[in-house]
Amino acid sequence: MVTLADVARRAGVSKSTASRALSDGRVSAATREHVLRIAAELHYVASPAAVSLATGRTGTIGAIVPAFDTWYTATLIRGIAHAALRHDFDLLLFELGEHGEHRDRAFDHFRRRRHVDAVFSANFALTRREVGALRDLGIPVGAIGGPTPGIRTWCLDDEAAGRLATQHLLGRGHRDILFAGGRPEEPLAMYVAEEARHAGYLSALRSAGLAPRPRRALLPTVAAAKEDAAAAFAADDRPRAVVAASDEIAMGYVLAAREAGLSVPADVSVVGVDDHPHAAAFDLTTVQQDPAEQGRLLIDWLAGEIDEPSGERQHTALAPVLVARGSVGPAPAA
Amino acid sequence: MVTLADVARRAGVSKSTASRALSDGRVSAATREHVLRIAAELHYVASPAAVSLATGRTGTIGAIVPAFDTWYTATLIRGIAHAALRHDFDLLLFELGEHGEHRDRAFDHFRRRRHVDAVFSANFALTRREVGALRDLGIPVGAIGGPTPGIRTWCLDDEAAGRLATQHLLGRGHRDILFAGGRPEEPLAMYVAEEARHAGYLSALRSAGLAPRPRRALLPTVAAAKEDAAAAFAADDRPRAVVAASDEIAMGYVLAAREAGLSVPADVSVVGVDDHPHAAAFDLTTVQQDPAEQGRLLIDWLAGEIDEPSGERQHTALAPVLVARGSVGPAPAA
DNA sequence: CTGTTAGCGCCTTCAC
DNA sequence: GTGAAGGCGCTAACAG
Repeated sequence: MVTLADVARRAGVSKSTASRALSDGRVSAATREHVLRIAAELHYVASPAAVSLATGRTGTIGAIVPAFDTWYTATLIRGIAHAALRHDFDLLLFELGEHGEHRDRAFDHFRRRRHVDAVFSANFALTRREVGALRDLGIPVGAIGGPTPGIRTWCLDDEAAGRLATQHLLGRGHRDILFAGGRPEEPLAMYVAEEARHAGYLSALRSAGLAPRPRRALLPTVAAAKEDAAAAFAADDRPRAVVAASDEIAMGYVLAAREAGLSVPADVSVVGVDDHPHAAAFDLTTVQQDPAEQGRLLIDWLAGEIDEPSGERQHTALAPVLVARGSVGPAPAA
Repeated sequence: MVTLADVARRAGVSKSTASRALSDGRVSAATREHVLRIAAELHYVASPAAVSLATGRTGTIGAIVPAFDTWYTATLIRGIAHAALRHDFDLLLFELGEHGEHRDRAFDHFRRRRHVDAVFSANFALTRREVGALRDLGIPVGAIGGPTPGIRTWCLDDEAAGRLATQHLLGRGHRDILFAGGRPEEPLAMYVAEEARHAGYLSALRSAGLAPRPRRALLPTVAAAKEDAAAAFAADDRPRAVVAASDEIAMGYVLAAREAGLSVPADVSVVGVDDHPHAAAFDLTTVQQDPAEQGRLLIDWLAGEIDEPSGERQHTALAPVLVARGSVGPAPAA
């Protein structure tokens, strides 16, 4: 393995001069160029371990995320990986496990090995204790999620998204609108997005002077939604308009409607949230968000913060955009 | 930060003794216990950078993967993250980009910073040159994918999967079976799985003395499949039985069938491959595979290989399992 | 601007 | 069984 010493010797300078030439340090232009050429010839690359030991910096960013096998998290990580690469940071992944079984371990992990220059969590609500654990790390911390005291955060303006979806149905004349989503207590009940979207739904109805239906509580999966929808459509007062907390839920409702012999949108209108890759094939009207872009914002900020901390802690709510497709029709004549 | 020196001083022993006590070294039982207690009290954790510099080991495993935002890759990574944690390895992620735009950079990246103890690629076919680049790293290398000379690999027995799916349709009396999948040339054309599944389909038909239909070539997404299926169903000799190269393709076909007024399975039978989380909601008969389990196998092997290299290079083909649901019916009377 | 000198924190011979 | 000393590769004062 070729070390700095090799480069220095071959270039006829001291290690420190070589080191300066390779980084920012003050060296004559001639020396710098010379050292750089030698280094290139020798394919020299600094040992990350040595650099880290000497500087305290690791060149990597840590991620704490729930199970990736959801469209949202996976797409977010894609954006993050891309942005990290652009800033020349490595990405270290810590997964909470399918049922959050490694959740406690995650925070301890980063506390013990201090091997990242910045950390972030994504897609689950941090407890106050966890926020404390992250802040104690003494490195920049960010999160993809709702407003969290003490941490810089980003996410879709979920309340606005719920409101937008609901208003879209109101605009087509619907007066009796159901909200589907928000899951029962369970170990991995980590999201608050569904709650916020429901709040937006309530707010839109309230402004219109309309009463909400009781919310359908369910896990945010196609399977759970389909099962729930089957029950909803079998009832006497079957819903004619549905705001789903996510596209996966919306898809479950669409599948169940068809199975019940109902037509979308003639018999039921459905709006989702996400603009999931499958949404178009379902001809689903939805409120769009772009997790990859959210990841980019996060990493860009963290990278800057590592260089010179600003101490910012505010929340950024990203504006929702409605994508109109064919799953919403006019309200049935009363 | 508490260092080994702190522990040693507090325990009244030398750094070397403390070091031995904390690792494997020969020390008296009493000393070991004492040092261990002190270390625990002080919440001592060895600096990864220092350990790495001294031993050459980094305690992390590198992953090279295509865009995660597919069910397969995301689930695989979940299994891998879990297994890595179990072996106390950190996971470093390198993403190839949505269109493979960082593909070249990936291999160079690991070559330069030698900061992982093992690497693997997943879910794309390595070129001969890339295989060489990985092997030159001088660390254990594995891959999730088809047989690759020089590398230990794992994946679903794709040919058997294609055969199994086809045989299932044959068993219900179908004689005219279409294969959908295998995409046209494009930057990210990295999978060979679809080809192997098609080979299995051909083999099953050949054994039955039947002729295949021309394959439907398309990108492996629900959207692309739905569009393709719409065309297929509009033709005069519309297919009555379809083997889809993946569940996403199968779902596209099911959605298109319904839109064309065809009933599944009365008018069309469809079999997929994967057992995607949405498959049940589509009542899709499919050939199952478990990416998370595949990831576990890979990491377990790599972890062992880091300890003591075996030099194994064979391929492991995982047996497919058919999951019968409702998307396959008997062949129409001739 | 450049070279010398110390470490960063740990492991590992080598003596004892 | 234990301690002392040296080195892993690099950066950061400190002199010159």
